[in-house]
Amino acid sequence: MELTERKKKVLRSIVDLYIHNAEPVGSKAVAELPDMNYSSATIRNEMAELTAMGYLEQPHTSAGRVPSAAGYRLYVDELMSDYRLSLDETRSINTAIEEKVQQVDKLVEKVARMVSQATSLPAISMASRQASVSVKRFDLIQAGQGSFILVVMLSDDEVVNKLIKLPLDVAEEDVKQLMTALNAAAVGLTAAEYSQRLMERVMAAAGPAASLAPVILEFTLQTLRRPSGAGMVVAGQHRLLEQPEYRDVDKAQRVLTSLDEEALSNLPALIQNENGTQVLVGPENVARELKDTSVVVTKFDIGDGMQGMIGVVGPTRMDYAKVTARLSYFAESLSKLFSKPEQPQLPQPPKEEIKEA
Amino acid sequence: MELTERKKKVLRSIVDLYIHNAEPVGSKAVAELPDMNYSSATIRNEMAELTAMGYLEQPHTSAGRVPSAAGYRLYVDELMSDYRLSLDETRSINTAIEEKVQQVDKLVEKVARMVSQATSLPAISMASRQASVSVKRFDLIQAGQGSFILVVMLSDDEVVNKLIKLPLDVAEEDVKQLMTALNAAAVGLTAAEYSQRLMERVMAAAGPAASLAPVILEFTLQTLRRPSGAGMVVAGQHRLLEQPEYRDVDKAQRVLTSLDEEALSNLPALIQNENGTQVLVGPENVARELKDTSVVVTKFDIGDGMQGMIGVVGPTRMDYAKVTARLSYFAESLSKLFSKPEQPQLPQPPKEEIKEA
DNA sequence: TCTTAGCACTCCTTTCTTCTGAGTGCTAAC
DNA sequence: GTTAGCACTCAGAAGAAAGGAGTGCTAAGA
Repeated sequence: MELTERKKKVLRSIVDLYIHNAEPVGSKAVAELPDMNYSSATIRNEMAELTAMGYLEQPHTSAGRVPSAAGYRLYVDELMSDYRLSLDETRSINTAIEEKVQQVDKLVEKVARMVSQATSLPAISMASRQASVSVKRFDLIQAGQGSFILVVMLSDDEVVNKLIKLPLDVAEEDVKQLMTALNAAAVGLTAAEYSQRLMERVMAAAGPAASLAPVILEFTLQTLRRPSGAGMVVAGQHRLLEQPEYRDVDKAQRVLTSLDEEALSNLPALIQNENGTQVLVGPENVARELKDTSVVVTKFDIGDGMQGMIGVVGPTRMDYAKVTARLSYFAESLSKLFSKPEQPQLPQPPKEEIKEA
Repeated sequence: MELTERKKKVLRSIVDLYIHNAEPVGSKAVAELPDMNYSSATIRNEMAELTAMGYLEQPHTSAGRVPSAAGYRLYVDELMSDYRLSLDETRSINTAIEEKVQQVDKLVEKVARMVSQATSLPAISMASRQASVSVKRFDLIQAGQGSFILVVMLSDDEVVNKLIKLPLDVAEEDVKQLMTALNAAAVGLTAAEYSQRLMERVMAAAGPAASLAPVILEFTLQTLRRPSGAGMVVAGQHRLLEQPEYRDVDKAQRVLTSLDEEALSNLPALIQNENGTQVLVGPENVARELKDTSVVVTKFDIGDGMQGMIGVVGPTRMDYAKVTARLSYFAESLSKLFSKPEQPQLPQPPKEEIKEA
């Protein structure tokens, strides 16, 4: 059986209708569409064949048709018409991004919230540090008796710090010696290259303040190992309950629970090599618990070896065109935001104001 | 009408039963309780009076009784028996806390997850910086051409940093001068005390690197103003759906949505002056949307002016005894954890190991 | 005076039945 | 190749009946 143009048109119409009404689509509804110049009987025949071909399913004999996973797949890959974001939409996404992204460490969470709001679906977001990240420099600030601030700058320009309190009294030159040792031995190493050997080397060269070294190295290793940001963040879970397919609490619970348990944690690996926006329809999904849901994800660049990922989770019947459009736009805007050299984005008091005060 | 001992006993039994079965309690069920030496008819009379007094409610004529908000209130305040944590419970809470709390900035989120898991309910958690917090010291590390790491240590010992990139070439002594100016002028000031005057003063004394000052001060002010941590975090939302009262998706959605929208954001203010664990039963609640749910919250100390808050949200029919017990234990353990001077909690490689390697 | 057995009554819940109508597949005519 | 017509299917709504948990009240017993 061949997938004629007319069949495709019928299929597209059915998916479109189903996406918007969440109810099985009958031949009559399709036949009545403005640009469908065939009778319901003709459509019926086409639908029967589309069903035989596996693109449609019938909940029961006397119901209309519903797209199958294969149907959605075809729809996403070939049939769906581009959704053009309205000016309002782009504008609201832009202001959302510009208003909210000021603190980089909260970025991931905020992005998730924004995406969820923009799509009316639960959203996921994460930023991952690449395995190639290493330490660019160590600094240790002595901040009082037995109190030290460790500042580690990574090769991706993220800066992390840790307050270390140890009942330890070291002179300034001891701190310097330790730093020299650290910066000599441990800079440029990726997590994989940390070893006991390194520890030994640092300990040997560190001098009087050596007892700080294990704490510092352990912290650094942990930092390098863990993905930056808060790992994966999920936001707007409650929006799942707006979807008619999740009026069934058990279904909803299964999905929400698996989201909470990071069922999607292998998503990044999966999409690593893909480019652009990815759509995972139901059964194609990473986690078995999500086989009745679809996931749409896309990546964005944070610059310098950092990558971000945003996505949404929703019923297989989701408005793929709209969701992918919004998601892609989000990703582009974020990438753009990060590609500009970081401005002092803060409302910098202009000089005049200062003179006035 | 007087609230006799027997009435209290009946009320307690009813609340206990209702908490565990989530179904209206009939006189027979109460009468059959082991230490209830009265017939169902007697209980029936008591129940009728408890209803008249407002402690019980009747969903409909031929149903059993359900506690009213006033009934829960009385139960929580006077009737419920202490729940003794089992050794297993305390142990699992302890290991959870010790394993997970290593990174202070992720603390809030992790605590929320732990609490949610320990109580099988959605949990909230937040840490707030007191208004009295000020800056203890500024440090600026020059990290390459036009690249500076600002490190700000607050009076509550939290350390925050920011990478500043400005096309600016300054000598080391210029940085020193700026830091001297900052540490002279802006240390010890609370957010409220920041002013244009301060800015002027710093600018005047800052020397060649003065153009960094506005960025630094703006960032500092923002830091002082915002509550530390991620504001309020909600975790384990999906657990709400386990509760039979939220089989109704609309109900569940209302609650989850309001949680997401920080309907509880004025909780901290509300409990500020209270001590110990607080129970807010249904209508007593902060947010109108939560009038059918109860909130149990408690505070813990992070030390040095920081306070944490943890709580759970659940149906008015929740196991108050168990929940408050676990929550209190959590709070205590966390307070204890923070009151000890910070140990290098990290699995410090003992010296022998190093020699072996 | 307090307690309890007994009983009529209420009304929610469950189960069964019937009915309705949307949608189908097939056939025959255009 | 397309379409009108028609018998057929079947989920879901609507209605009716039965079941049963629980009540309030009364009157008898301790």
